[in-house]
Amino acid sequence: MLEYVILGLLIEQPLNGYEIKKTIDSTVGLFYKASFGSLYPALKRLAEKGWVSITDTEDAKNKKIATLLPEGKRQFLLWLAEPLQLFRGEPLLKIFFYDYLDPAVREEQLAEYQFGLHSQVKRLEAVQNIVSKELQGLENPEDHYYRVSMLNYGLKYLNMKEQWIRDIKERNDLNHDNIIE
Amino acid sequence: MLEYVILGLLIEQPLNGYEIKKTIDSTVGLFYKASFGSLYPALKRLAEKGWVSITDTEDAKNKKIATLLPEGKRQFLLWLAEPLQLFRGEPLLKIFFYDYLDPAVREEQLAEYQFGLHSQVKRLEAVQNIVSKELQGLENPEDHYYRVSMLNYGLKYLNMKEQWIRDIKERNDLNHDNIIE
DNA sequence: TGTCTCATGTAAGCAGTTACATGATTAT
DNA sequence: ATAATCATGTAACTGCTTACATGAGACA
Repeated sequence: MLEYVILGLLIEQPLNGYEIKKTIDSTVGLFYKASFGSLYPALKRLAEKGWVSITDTEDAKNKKIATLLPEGKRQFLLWLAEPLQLFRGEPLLKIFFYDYLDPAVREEQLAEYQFGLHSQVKRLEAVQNIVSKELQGLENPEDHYYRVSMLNYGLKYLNMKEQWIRDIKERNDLNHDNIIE
Repeated sequence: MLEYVILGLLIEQPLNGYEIKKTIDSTVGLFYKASFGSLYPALKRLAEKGWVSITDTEDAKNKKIATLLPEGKRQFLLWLAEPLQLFRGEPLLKIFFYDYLDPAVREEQLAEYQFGLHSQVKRLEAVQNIVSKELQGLENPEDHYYRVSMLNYGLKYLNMKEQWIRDIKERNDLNHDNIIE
């Protein structure tokens, strides 16, 4: 995963390890973390595979710069075009790079993702239904307040994601009119 | 982490490994995954530490049932009372068990979590401000549509979390009036 | 002069997954 | 009978984190 994030960031411009870390933190940092302990070995692996080239710089002694090689870009685009897996932060991470993806493929993947989200919502709503009925049969429903709140959280979360995908598809997002809260 | 989730689930009733897995999937499954390959060893470790007892059942041959021991409950409550770490799914996981936590501690932890969320929102808003200004200086802002969308996603996500915490604090959540969407 | 940020890297360890292996029980 | 689900477990591996070690450059 990390390897592909690095490749994606190097499309815009060559970067050194430290800059890659900073860029990750300040962009996808909210849902993807990278530590130096995983970053530098990943860079090394990418260099060994011939996907990036790592060269010394003149401006500072112990500073190396990573440049994306054609094979690296090819591999990145292959990864990007793969269907979105519904689990983990992976979908978000890929969508971050969607400006590089062919619009037709991208539209299809988003539609599929949306469908998956929707069925998750339906499933959770069913659970919520069962739970709220069970709750009525209990003498002290307040004792399960936080458990139920987590269910509500799940639904809010999925609904927000669905809304966000809808906005994306309609390209309503570039101007931030919809962040009224 | 998994060990504490197991302990938390065993408070209500003794369960076998398979049931624990099912319970995790159907409750916190949205933001926490457990596989058998991690679950059974975790159960074993808990037994070795004397936090749960694992005994055979009569109803089925190869079926064992895990029961929470007093020390296990004590350790679980210690973990639960620790401050919420802002990263990963940990906060959500703990809040799921908040019905077991002392209300005073719980109120304090939630307030702290809320504060952390708020400063994250402020930071992201600052980034968004910078980015939208940078975007105006570019000839083709549409080429960065998805990158910007991720920023908006981040803000939507954090705002939703903030709203959810506010709802929780006001105990508005038990009846689902707020799930209009 | 000292401290902060920049900069690269290694080694030990941890928490988890994936794949495998096995077998009992239940429902059709 | 046979398929699906229930049920437990191990071993190899993966992808990461934490802690450590080192040192250059900027700035006060």
